[in-house]
Amino acid sequence: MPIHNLEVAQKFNKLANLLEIQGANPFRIRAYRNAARVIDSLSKDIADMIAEKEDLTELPGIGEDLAEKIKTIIKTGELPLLKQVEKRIPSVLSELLEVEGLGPMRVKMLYKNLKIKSIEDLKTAIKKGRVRKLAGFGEKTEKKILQGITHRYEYAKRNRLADTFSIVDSLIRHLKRDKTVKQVECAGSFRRRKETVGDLDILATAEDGKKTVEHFIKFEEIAEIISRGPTRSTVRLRSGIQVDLRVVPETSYGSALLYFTGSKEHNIAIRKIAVQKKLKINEYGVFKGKKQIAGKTEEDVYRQINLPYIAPELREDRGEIQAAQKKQLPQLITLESIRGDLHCHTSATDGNADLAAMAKAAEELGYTYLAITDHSQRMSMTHGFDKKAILAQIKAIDKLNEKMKKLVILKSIEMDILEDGSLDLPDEVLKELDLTVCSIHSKFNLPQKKQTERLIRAMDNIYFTILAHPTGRLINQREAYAINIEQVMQAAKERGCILEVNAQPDRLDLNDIYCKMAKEMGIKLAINTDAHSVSQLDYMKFGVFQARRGWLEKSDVINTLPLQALKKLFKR
DNA sequence: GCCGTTTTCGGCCCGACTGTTTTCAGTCG
Repeated sequence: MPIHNLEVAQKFNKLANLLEIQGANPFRIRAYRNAARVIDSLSKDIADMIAEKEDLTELPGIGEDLAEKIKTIIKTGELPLLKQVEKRIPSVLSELLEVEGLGPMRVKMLYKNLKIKSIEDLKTAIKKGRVRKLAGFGEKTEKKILQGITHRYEYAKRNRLADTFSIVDSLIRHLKRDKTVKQVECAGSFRRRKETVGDLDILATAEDGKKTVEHFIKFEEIAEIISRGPTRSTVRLRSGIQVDLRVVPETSYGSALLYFTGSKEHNIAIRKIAVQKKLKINEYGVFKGKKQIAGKTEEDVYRQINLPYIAPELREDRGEIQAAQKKQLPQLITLESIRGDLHCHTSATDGNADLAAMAKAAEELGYTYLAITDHSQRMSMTHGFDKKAILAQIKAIDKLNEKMKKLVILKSIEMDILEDGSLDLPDEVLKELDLTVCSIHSKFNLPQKKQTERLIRAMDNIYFTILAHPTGRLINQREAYAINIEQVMQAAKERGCILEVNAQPDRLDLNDIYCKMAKEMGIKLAINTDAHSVSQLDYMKFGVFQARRGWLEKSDVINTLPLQALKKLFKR
């Protein structure tokens, strides 16, 4: 049974939590958390790295000790130190740290004095009024903890990025109604375009922060005001989303934006560089001694530590700072460079607009090509195409293409990959198409080896062009099916197959880490909407966001090419 | 526990708000 990166990361995180409750050296705790994060965002299985005798201490934040611990976990599935610590601090205490308002000190107090181990214990103790009697606790703290327990279940899920766009829009419009507010922007993971967003972090500049906060808390969607001070406030909206507002003077806007955009890890890394240069960076600016020397724009702040501007999507401390120092940052792809969409459906199968409507909409977006990719026969519930139906659609497209002025409709199909890796329609039909978009819609639970072989065998077919939603995951709903992603990518590279970045808000598949991995392996990608309606063609921006987070440039993405160059790529 | 243009020891990012205190610890981002 192979041990996955996630499990190694979870063990380190748990150990960090327990050590924190125990009162260990905070920097040692940070080292474990940092290692967990680094391992979790690796594009490669750490077990494979060990098998290939790679030096784990080359990884940032991994030294001799942690490298040994990782090897032990991979070999035995256990972390002896964690077992040892669990003897003194029950493992379940880790879960108490997830409650809003509870940190390591309070969890320790609750355990030592009241023997509280679980959330259930905690609820009972609060009901009996025992918690408020502890030193440092009071009635209000008790109430807050109780609320934290409720919120833990209600608001545990992070929101899909696309779902937060309209909320952010109404928040910003509300703040702008206050005429003393000058600049407003939503920072945080929203600005980094992370596929899911937890809290919303709003930054504003104004002369009088107190007045701005007063205006902010009048926002009609607010359910609860959690805190309010002269420069910041935290509220919870009726939708459950927490919003943090921060107000700073204009001279600090850049450094505050940087700080509030994060990621936390990116901030720590750049503040460290500042310390080396005898400077201090905080949300108010860059300081030399007590004197502010920069802070109005993000560019100013980066310049002070000899770095070029780093796009928000890259700010994860996953190598962007090192790349910036070497002047090797990618020129990230933009929405404007997309020339067409290579995956969409019509009402002939499960879409809700017909061929002409989809083509017209794509033309209005300024596209020069659009591939129509209705389902194949295996997808019977969508009225998937058999041989006769696809030949009829080819005819219809030929006819419509004669009338189109600026747009060429490409003939294609979303071909089901069957359990044995064969394709759902014979080659004699596939050769009539410009390209194929192939994907898995059944048998998600095959063992990893079989699922990997299934995909590779499908790619053996010379009419296979694009692997659509390559991992099959659905955000907050379904895990990816088990495949060896490195082997699949290697096979795609050898056969000249393209991988998709599917822009549907609940797919965003490939994810950011796999995008970067594909790019590093020299594989080309296509960003497609998989639109089932005219309006869904606008999902393209979400695909581009994910691609940017995956360091993709225009040259990595095939649907930035002019039609002639694109067609050459389709020929294998 | 990691790390090194202050290099094998001694540092490790920085500040706001709340509640329980009566000057600050704890938590959060």
